Amino acid sequence: MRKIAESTVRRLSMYLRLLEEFAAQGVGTVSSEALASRGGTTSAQVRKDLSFFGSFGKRGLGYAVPELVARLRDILGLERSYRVIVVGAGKIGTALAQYRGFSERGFRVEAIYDADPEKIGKTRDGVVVRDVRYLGDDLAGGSADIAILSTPADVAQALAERLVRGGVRAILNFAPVQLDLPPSVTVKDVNMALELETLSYALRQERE
Amino acid sequence: MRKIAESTVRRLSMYLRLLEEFAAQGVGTVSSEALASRGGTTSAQVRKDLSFFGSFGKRGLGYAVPELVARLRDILGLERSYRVIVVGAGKIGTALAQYRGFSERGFRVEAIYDADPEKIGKTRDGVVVRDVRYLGDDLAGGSADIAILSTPADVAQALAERLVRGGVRAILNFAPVQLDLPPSVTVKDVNMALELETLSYALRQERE
DNA sequence: GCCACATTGTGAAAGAATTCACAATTGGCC
DNA sequence: GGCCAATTGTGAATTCTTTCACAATGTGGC
Repeated sequence: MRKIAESTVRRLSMYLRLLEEFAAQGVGTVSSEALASRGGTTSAQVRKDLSFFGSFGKRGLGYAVPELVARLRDILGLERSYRVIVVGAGKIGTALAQYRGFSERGFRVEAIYDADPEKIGKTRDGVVVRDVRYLGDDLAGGSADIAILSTPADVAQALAERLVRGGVRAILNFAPVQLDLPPSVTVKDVNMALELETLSYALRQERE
Repeated sequence: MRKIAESTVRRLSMYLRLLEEFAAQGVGTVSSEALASRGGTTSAQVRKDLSFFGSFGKRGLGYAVPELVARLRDILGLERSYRVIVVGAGKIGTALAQYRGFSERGFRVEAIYDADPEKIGKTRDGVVVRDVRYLGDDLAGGSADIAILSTPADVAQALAERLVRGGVRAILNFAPVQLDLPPSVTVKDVNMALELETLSYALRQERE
């Protein structure tokens, strides 16, 4: 499979969400133009994105919604569920651990880790907060697939290395630090302050 | 000013964070290569990004850290502070309202709004949760600059329109829905499930 | 069966972003 | 003061992404 751009993958994920909405409304067929206008892109973009993976539509008619949902779920790797652990039981980590949007899509949060003795042992929405010292040791039945790293920046690198040694292969990194890990590990950085700064930049532009 | 790519703005924001780290360590001068290696990009990219706004470096030497910090803060519009309101006092909204990374950068959360009578009137880290019915009416001393929209998808569009009528000019949108607003409003979408799905895609690729 | 219409799939073109590569400087050393 | 080493700033080249535009279908009606 040739390399697919991240922007393309992000749009596929968006198309999937839109298609599920269409499906819930009982719509059986959808055109690239309908997907595009709902998703804020162009019909050519939709068709090009899908064409990297095959031809799923019918000319003159559009795409069969349930079929395309299934194909996209397969392409995105969502036909299976994923074991997720959250490292850092702060406000953000806790909120994410309980976020229903994850479980709805097959991302199962199986453990939360923290270093604070006050938090260890307490339950967060049915998931116990474990001592970060045992990170990697005590995941019953093997490792998690994905870790959500929501710790202070200064401990993020060391914890990320522990995660990787423990078998985690993908990390959603909320710590504002560039993680240095083997290229076999996929890291996706999320930085809320940076997002606000792009807004600040836009407002700044308006002013002049 | 010619149009600057969003990717460039995001990198500028990252450079600023790195430069502040350098400054805190007492480093007075930094090369594009040093910034690049810490930030996971290339020195040519750093220089090109900065060159859109002027030439701030000294050949043979690099960039004066405090000076470049000041320039980047100015470029990104961070020399002033911003009034922020959070709409939706769920887990994510509440966590963001209290996130220290915002206040540290001059984003001041001044109000939280929710529709739940259970939440209205309660205090979250010094900020009272207000009734969303009064959104737009009761911000003393004028409107907020930026809104963080962390509500369910089905009410997001209507609330966004209220925000815009109330004078908000930028929205950080956590609701998984494409907002349809006048182009004068800057919207930045954040979708955690989508981020996990890009990781899922990457893991899926590994498997074949 | 055939026509009119809608819509896909996709090469080619255009546009945007990144990387290359090197002349132009600057500072430091002797 | 002159030379060496380091590093910027930036056009040109390259690579990547999006858009265009149209031939190639399918569908539904009659």
